[in-house]
Amino acid sequence: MKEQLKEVSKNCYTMVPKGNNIEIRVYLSQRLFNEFTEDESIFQLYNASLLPGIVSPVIGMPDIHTGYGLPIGGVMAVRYDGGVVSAGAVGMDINCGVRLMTTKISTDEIDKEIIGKILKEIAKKVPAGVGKSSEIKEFKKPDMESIALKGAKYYVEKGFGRKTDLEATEDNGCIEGGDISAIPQEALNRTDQLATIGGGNHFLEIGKIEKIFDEKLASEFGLKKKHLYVMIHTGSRGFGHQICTDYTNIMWKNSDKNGVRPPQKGLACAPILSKDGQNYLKAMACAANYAFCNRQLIMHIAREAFVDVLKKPESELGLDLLYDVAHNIAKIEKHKGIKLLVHRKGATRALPKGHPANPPCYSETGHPAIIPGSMGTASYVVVGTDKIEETFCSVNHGAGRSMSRKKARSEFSKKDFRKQVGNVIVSTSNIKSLLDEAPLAYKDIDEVVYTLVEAGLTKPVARLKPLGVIKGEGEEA
DNA sequence: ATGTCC
Repeated sequence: MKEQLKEVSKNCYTMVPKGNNIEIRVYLSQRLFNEFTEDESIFQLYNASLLPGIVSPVIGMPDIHTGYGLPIGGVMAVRYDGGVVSAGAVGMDINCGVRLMTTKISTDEIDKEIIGKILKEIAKKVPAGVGKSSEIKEFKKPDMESIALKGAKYYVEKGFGRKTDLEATEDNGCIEGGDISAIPQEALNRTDQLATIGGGNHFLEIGKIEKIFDEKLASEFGLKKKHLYVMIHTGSRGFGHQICTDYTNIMWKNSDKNGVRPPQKGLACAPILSKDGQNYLKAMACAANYAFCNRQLIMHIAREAFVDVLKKPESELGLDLLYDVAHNIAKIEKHKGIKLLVHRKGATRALPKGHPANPPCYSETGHPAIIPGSMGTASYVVVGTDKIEETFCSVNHGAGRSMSRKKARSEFSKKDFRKQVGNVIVSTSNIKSLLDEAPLAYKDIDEVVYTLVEAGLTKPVARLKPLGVIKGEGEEA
């Protein structure tokens, strides 16, 4: 399908399939287009365009790659009235997202050994890796009703954080409408993973702010060159995964009853206003709020570790939450004057300045969109420009894989891995289990970020360079 | 991404 894509403006490729007025659009630089082999992902965008109530265009971000149903790096907007919601188009890891903390700690006053110590201290309390559950009793059997209704606020009120953290979290850390009666039993059995990182590309990272692109925005965000930052990338763990699995099954089974015919199971869906649709949104809100709590708790534990190791009060260290933003979620939003449900799967919301849904502290700047790169390379903070409405206010969510996990594991040796991550401290000695996370298994983060910058959609604020990272062990073979 | 096939 790649041959059918035509570049209509800088880095913006589109096609409008016959018999369907919905535009398929993907943002790629010249280099990313030349290297593009993910034909299947374009076909997935096309399949999504066939669903009822879709609003043109269906969009692929520069980090697009084939997923289950909708590709990762996909944006699918649907009319709230008459449209459908698809669990697969939100993704398995509901409210997978990133939070970024700034600090008052300059890298001049800290050495590698200290960073290793802090990471070790955090790792003692925050398990990482597939299947890991919390070892802290309080988090093993959480009050799901409170989490569903209050989100991150529930734990902030219990002392795990500051009130100001909520103002710096998307939707104040709470998606409304959470209702535990909509959670299937199987998922209710998987709520013991709060304060855990998980596997795959999830991580906790300490790094330094390497480069500032926009002095004014950076200073408003409190991003100072050479200062340390802490980034947390994780989601709703097995809980969200189970909700996606269960509702995909429910929606698929009830396709005829609900009068929808998704082209494949990964796009199983139900009318937004149907019982199945509403129940999914209630359960999705619960998983999203669980993920906000997960990142809130990990952040709190990280703050404690900094205080313990550096023996300074928290106020002296900063450790302020810059922002927490989801990149796997469906949200009710108004675009072009229409009430829509915007599915972002591996895509980050980036509201421009002046947008009413911005948190008050970012109304004059637009909120920071946090784009994590692969381990060992770099991450970015960007903001959406006044053109960002073109993508329903969405940007990419990371570098995007350039190689399957399987291929990366067969391609790279432990030595290759060490070389690729360079000086970055890695929490585990089991490097073999991290080969699929090697930097070269991902696209070039600079290229991916600049694709949208050149398209006029984003403005880079800062480039962040990792110094040390906690990663969960994955598969070895 | 994921108790990577209860």
